[in-house]
Amino acid sequence: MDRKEFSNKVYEIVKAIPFGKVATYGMIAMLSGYPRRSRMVGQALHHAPDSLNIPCHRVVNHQGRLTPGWTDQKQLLYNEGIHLKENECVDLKKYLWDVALTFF
DNA sequence: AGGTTGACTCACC
DNA sequence: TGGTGAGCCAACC
Repeated sequence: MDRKEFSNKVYEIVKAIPFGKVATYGMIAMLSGYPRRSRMVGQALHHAPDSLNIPCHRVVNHQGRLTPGWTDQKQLLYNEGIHLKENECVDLKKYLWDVALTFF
């Protein structure tokens, strides 16, 4: 049952995202040990229970695009000081989670 | 069992 | 970090 472990790791990693930073699905997938499973990260987060308090609003795609159909995420990111461009994209240059820095 | 879909990513414009 | 097309992997009919 690697699916359960995969989602478990995904949750751990997402919860490890620092305040005011964002991470990409591919990054999380790579850290969880499954580089090609970026889509599954999204699936796992979509199925993620709220009881885990997962900051899924800090997770965006590699373009800095927010989750489709979830308008509240924009507000949540604003609450963390993350400013979105008019095209609804996050400045990854500024807010992308530097994993090496965190694990340093 | 096989085609479709998606909270994705990369290569290339 | 503009837009498009192909590749990927698991979930869902």
